[in-house]
This record gives sequence, structure tokens and C-alpha cells, in this order.
Amino acid sequence: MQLTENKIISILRKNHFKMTPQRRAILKTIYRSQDSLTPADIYKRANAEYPGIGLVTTYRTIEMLGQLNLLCKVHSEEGCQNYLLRRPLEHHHHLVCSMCGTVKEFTGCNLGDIEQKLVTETGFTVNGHLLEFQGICPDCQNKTLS
Amino acid sequence: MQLTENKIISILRKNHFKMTPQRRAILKTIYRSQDSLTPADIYKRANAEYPGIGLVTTYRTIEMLGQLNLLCKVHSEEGCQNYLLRRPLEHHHHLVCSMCGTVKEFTGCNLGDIEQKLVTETGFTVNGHLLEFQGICPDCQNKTLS
DNA sequence: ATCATAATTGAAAATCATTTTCATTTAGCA
DNA sequence: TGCTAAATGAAAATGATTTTCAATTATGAT
Repeated sequence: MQLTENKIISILRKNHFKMTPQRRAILKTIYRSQDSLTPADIYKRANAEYPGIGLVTTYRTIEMLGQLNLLCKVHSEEGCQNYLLRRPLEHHHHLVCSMCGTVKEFTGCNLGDIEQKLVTETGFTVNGHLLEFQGICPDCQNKTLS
Repeated sequence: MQLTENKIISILRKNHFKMTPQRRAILKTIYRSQDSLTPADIYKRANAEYPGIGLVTTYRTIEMLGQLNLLCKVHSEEGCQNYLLRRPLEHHHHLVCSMCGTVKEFTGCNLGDIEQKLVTETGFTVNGHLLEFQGICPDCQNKTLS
């Protein structure tokens, strides 16, 4: 199940949010990017496309998309305010290029065994996990050679 | 291999850092805690013990300990500036109680297979990962019942 | 033990990210 | 076409972190 731009718009409508040109531009920015973006990144890119958008509106739109569960957060060395469209709606994780920021989503984390072991050994209940891989994408591997 | 308070002090010495009472108090605060703490948390606790420590000094000491690789960062809903003494020096991960913040360290993440699969499928090289479990510790499970 | 000096400290100011306030504008329905 | 609640942007407020700088202090050399 993949999230398309139109599907996002219809989700907004369903939840009684108005479609403004600002939101459309911010949405398009997030939609198009395969890197995770900070609020400032989104602001800059959306502005390049549709000048005049305020940083505040960017923050508010991120907040709204977050509430609708349409965003993923990516944790990196530089910070943890990196947002990415939640493309696979199913449970998944991210493989992040430390050079360019490109993200590959993957499913099948298979942490059941280790989780069970933790429950047994510690007496904790477990209700979630955070998993992310960092590496270098093929493009950046090539760039490094030259 | 466990990190003792004296070992930390000797590491500071070895790296030509001075032992001030402020650093001692901050160190003791971090050393004693089994929850991860924000800079503000550390500041408050260290101050209760040794009044007069500045928030700036707290930040600077955290920075120093980080550089010496003596701290772990814990990622939670509330934020990602939660520091914990790096107790097992070996590669390990954290199981975090979402109610009280207590952290249990564990080793043996066994992500080799999934990592290999990712490398093959995406062409990325992989050089690190972030793994953390969230749950409820035994104590908090009991509290919830009453 | 005392001294000299570079490292450390705290207060205040500066910076940076994020949120709030509020008057104005606008999307979407009647 | 008009009404109204929602959305916007500018400016101010907030909160976290960093920088600056003058005063203090830990430590190695004497």
C-alpha cells in the first residue's frame, strides 16, 4: 500500500482540513523528496516553489501531517527533526545514507525473537521499537571514488 | 567490562581534564542514575547536591563526556537529548521504560542477517544502526495495577 | 608548600529553533 | 455570492543551547 499525493489530499479533506496553496506546496515538497527534511529544509524548498510561505505555516503543516500519521521521523547525527513522508503505511524502518540523506524504507524487521528474550529476561513488557540503519548509498559510494 | 566512577575519573585525568567539584557532582549524578537524563535534569540534580553549578557547566561537562565516548544517547517521545552513562563499553542497546525512564542495557542485537540482506538488496554499505526498545518496567507495571 | 598558568567556571548576552498571539485573509460550504 | 470557521504571516514570546569574557581554580613545576 503506497501513499500517493492524491490520497494524501483526500485524507486531509476527510479530516476537514482545508487545501491551501501553501499546504499544497509543502506537501509536494515532502512528497517529492526521498531524503528526510528538517522544518527549515521544507520551508526553504517549499518557498522556492511557492514564494511567501511562512516558516510558521511550515511548522503547522508538519504538525498536521504528523497528527494524521503521514510522516516518519528519521534520527541522524545532525538531529532528530528530520521528516519523511510515511510511504509504506505498514510497519517499516529506514536505511539512511549518511552522506546525502537518501532514505530506503524496508519491512520485515523480525525483532520478535530478541523482543521475547528481553521480556523474559527483564520482566519488561515491550510495546515498540526504534530501528534504523546508517550507511552509504550507491551514488555516494561512486562520488567518493572520484 | 563495566565503567566505575574511579575509572571515569582516571579517563578524565588521562585526557588532561581537570577534576573540579562541579564535574565531580555532575559525574556522580550521571553515574548514579539508571534513567537517561536531559541536560536540565542533570543540572537540577547536580545542583541539589552541590549548589551553585551553572547550567553552562552542565552542558560543557556533557560535551566533554560525550567526546570521551562515556555517554549514550537515548531517543524517546519527549526528545532525543537524554543522556546515560555508557556502562557496558561493548556494543549494546537500550530497553527503555516509557513511564519512568529506567533503562536496561542489552547486548547481542544480532542484526547481521538483516544487514546483509539490506546490503544485497539496496547496494548501500552499512556502517551502523540504531536500535531501541520501549516498554514498561516491572515496577511501573505494578504501579499501574493499584 | 607556593607559584604560575592554562583550564574551568558562572553571569550575561547572543543565537537558534519552535510556539504563541493576533489581526487579516481565504477555502469551502450554504 | 456571501458567511464563517480555519488558515495565514508578521511579530513577539519562549526555551534550549552556545558564545563571550572576566574572575577563579586545579594541577604540574619549582
